[in-house]
Amino acid sequence: MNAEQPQTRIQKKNRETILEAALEVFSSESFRGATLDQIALAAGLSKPNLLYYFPSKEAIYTELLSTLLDTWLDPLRALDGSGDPIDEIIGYALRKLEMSRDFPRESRLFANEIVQGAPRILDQIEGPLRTLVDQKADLMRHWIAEGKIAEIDPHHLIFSIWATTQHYADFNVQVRGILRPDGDAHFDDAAAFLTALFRRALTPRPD
Amino acid sequence: MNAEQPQTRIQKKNRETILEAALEVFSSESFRGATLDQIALAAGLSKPNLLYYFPSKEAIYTELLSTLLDTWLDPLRALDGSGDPIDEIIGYALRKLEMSRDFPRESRLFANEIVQGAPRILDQIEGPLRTLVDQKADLMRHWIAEGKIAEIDPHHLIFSIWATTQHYADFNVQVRGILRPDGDAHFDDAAAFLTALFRRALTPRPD
Amino acid sequence: MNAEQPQTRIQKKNRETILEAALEVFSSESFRGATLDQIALAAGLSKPNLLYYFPSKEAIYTELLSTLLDTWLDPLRALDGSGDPIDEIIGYALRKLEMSRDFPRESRLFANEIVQGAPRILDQIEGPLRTLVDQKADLMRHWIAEGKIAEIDPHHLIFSIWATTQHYADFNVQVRGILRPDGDAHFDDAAAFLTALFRRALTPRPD
Amino acid sequence: MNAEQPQTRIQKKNRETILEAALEVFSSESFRGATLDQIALAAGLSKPNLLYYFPSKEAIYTELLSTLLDTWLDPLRALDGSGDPIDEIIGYALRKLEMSRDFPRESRLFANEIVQGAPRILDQIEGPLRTLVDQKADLMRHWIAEGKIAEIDPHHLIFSIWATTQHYADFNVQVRGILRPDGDAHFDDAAAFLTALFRRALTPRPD
DNA sequence: GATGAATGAGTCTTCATTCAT
DNA sequence: CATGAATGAAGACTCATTCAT
Repeated sequence: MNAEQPQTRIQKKNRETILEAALEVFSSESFRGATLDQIALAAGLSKPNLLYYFPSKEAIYTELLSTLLDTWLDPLRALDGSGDPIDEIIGYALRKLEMSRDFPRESRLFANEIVQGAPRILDQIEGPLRTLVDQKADLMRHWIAEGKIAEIDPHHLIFSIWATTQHYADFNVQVRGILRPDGDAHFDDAAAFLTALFRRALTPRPD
Repeated sequence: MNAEQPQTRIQKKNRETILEAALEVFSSESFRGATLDQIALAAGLSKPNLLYYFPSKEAIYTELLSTLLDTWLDPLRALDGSGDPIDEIIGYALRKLEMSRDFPRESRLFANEIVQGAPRILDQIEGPLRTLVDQKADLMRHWIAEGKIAEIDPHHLIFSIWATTQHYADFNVQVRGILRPDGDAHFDDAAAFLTALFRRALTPRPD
Repeated sequence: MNAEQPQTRIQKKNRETILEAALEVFSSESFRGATLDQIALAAGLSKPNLLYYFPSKEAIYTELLSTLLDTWLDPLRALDGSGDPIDEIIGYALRKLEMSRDFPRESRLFANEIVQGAPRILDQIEGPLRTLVDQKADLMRHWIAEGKIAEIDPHHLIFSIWATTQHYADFNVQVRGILRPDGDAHFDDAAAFLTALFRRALTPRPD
Repeated sequence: MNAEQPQTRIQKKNRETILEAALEVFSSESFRGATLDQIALAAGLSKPNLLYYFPSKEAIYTELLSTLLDTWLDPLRALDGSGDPIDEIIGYALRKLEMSRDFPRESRLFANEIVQGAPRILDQIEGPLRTLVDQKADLMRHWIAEGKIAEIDPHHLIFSIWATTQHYADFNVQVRGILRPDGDAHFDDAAAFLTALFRRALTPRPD
């Protein structure tokens, strides 16, 4: 999806520096709100030098999005039929929660993009992401049919996992404003809560 | 919270027109991304006329935020001890879900603001909102003590309700990109899903 | 081809001021070479104010071209069968020469544009201009058939009139560098020369 | 006119490559419009390498102009008293016409420069060129005195030859837009036309 | 000789805000 | 009340030129 040409060491390093700085800036300001000056400052490079490595502000942003999107979906891809279904799903939720703790900027980058209508990754959503989600929903439907998990709408289950976990990254300031936690301490409580929430939701009941 | 002077009918109407237009624009573009031109166009007024009613772009935005925040929290305020605890909580979730369906712009306005660090409503969050949430958490802790709902962290429960319901407004394009729903049809499924999710989570179990 | 909206007096005046300044600048610097700063300075307006009246530098330039092109071709349109053919053609040449003397900037504006490949008026050339020229060439062919002017290629005759007359505007500095004329004195010599040149070329001979 | 240092073969070749590329670019974009990137691309060299061979963009341009100006005037220098005066002059015109066909970029390079006020070759025009033209005008005046050509203003005759012949290079797109010729076919018609035009203009008449 | 890297000085354009009427 | 006119400040992007290797 990018950068075919061979790169020198300096190029590689500077491109990474720029993308790191861009992540910092774009995740807290939206695309329109971010300025090249901010990114240049964060990267410790001059503004024209930024544009020596990337053709435009837009190019930096889309490169960032497409680079991250791929790894962003890895946890969902890893969800498969190899283990206990309930453990698998809860494990997925906990992995997502860890990502909200460890990579909140990435989460907010996508949140910003999607809240504003996903003008630059709608294709990715309607294509690859949709396909992936449908696949995993099918897998869950199998589990339901086999009686291994409760009967529950798989798509909305996935949405609820995304929503509840990413909330701790995207609405970070709100969570902190209310809980006033000590560092990341509240993430353990969140993990316990989500584990309980989804275990109860997924455990089949005799009726 | 504002506008102390007496207002003529025209003034009142125009202020409302402007705020409605501002909601439209600010909710899909962030504060920095929105322009007075867009708002003026949406309001059908001239740009200087906007600034006759509000001192600045910032003033329009903050007025909008504070006006809406109040009504935005009404459903939570309405949560009280008068009914069956589980029904109360699920009712709250469903009311929030309705708001995501009927007032998605308001939801996205706050989402944008908070994702970007809530630079203009942090005070509201750390003050009134925090107090309100703590109150309701106390209420829930009572219910838990009385054995009326399962033992579950009240704060994270509230977060999970916010997250799962607002998701349908804030991440609207993603939900639609994946489900390709017919109009708002998927909201019924979401309601059923969330009802089940929270009922199971809240129903006390014998151990 | 432009400006449909009603204009206030100030708008009209300022648009004209800008176009006049733009003519001054674009005729001596090419499109790329001209800057909005130069035009703004020449117009006595601020740079953003220029862009209040015209959406872009390009818009100023194309408005100028299309406004002028029309009147620029008037002399050729006026060439008709009403008078003595030879007098008509020589009259046309002399009128063009006058225009080179009185409106050299307009001539150079088109010269610049065409020398650089006419990127913005090629359509006008291949459409309306071509049609007009073909019409007048037909008229001349009639005159030839009637024995009223010598047998000569009408298209190349028109080219030679354009070339010899516009030369005094477009290559003005060269002409002046060589002749070192007193003011516009050399235009009379040019008129006499061209009159003789074309009279001899057009007068039918007995063979 | 430049380059005093001894040059290696590579240097010579590269300088020529650069000048050839510069001719290509400068003749269709004006000085300001052309970029070193375009020239570097056309030359197949890196931008800094260009500036290894020439001190600046300006230096490339002026070198090009002065190198070409010399050979550009050769046809006029060749005009002398050795043959039949009318044939000499017509021959000169036809040679100029050939140059417009075979070296249109050189013609447009000078056209661009002169239309824009000849900021870089005014000295050449007012010095050597003026002297040369005056010389040839004297020669023609001799011919007129001897009754060998018609009484006609020599300077304006020279201008008209330049104008009519260079027109086919400088206004190439216009000529082609109107005639829609097959390749260079129209140059033969132009040659015939100009031969007739100048023969009639120059042939002495009995009155 | 050659080139990747870097930048200061522009250049067009946008936009919130002010002014005058 | 309302708006046409105007602008300072900022922002994205360009480009000739320099530097270091």
